[in-house]
Amino acid sequence: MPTHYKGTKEEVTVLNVFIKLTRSTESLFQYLSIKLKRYGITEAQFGVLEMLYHLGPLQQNQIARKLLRSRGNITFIIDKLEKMNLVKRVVDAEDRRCTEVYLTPKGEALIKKIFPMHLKEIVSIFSVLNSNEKQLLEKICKKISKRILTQKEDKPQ
Amino acid sequence: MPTHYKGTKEEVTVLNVFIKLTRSTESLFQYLSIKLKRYGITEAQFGVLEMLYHLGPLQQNQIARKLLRSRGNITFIIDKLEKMNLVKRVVDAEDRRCTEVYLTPKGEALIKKIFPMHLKEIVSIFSVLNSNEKQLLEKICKKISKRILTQKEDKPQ
DNA sequence: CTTAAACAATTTAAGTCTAAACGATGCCGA
DNA sequence: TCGGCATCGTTTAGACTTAAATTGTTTAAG
Repeated sequence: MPTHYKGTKEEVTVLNVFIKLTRSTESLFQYLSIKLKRYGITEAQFGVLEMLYHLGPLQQNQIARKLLRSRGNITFIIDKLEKMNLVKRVVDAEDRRCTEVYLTPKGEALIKKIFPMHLKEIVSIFSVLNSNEKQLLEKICKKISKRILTQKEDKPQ
Repeated sequence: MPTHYKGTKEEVTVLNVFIKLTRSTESLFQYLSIKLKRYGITEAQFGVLEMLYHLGPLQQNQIARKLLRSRGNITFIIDKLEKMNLVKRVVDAEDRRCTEVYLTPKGEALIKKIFPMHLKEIVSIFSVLNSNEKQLLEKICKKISKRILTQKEDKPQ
């Protein structure tokens, strides 16, 4: 369902790409989120567990920066994970303002089990792309990310 | 920041593409959402106004389907827009279960003003892509959307 | 020292979203 | 015609998110 907007050729093209990108990523994330719900966790919770699993213990502010979420939100997510005994908080002895977040054995067991299944879903979806397309998509995404950063710097706030 | 996951080459490749896609689209939507906030509306509200502007009056359930949102959420969004006098609800005389949503003159004036500015932001971001890349991105997104649909049908719920 | 500024995490208030249940309406076969 | 089923919009409860204010800690300047 392309746009009905009448503008320059360039505008119409961009708008169509943008709409396709929006639709496809939204349905992708909705789809994956439904799959994760089976295991009793949300996408955000999975994101934290996966990060701790592959990068090791992290401070909350590091997690916030990496996941593009507010610190308040990370507090909320870690609260939930801690209640489920999947992670534990340890106050940093060096700098008592910071808390390090660790996977518990239960948390590690869970992410160890879930991650491969989740990855399988993603691989299955991306299997419609040939290796050239995957490579190009990665390149395009990098360009867009970079562009947004410079755009932000140009006219901040 | 690529993944630290050790798996097959295929898995590592897909995971990297997926991460890049996630990061870039999230920062894209966050960026655009901040821009819209200047005009006192949210992305979701903009989506409804833009849809009505380009497609004409629509029923709430049509809007829900097109925007991939729940019907309850559309009720919520239309409530807000109606309070701001940007849209009005009219019960369908043919089928009194349905309500048609119309832009008010004020709503039309607003979207008429905002849309070109918003489009300019999007065009500016996508200007880092050459026309071949834009074309490819659109093709790739279509493929992914289609893949998700068939995936859903295969193992529903 | 002491105090001000910077920073980490938490709390709070407000907003947005979904799923599920509900009431009203329309459709259709018996 | 009537009774059951489907569909529409709304309501509700609960989850998630951010921004801003708050608390506690560190750092650095006087």
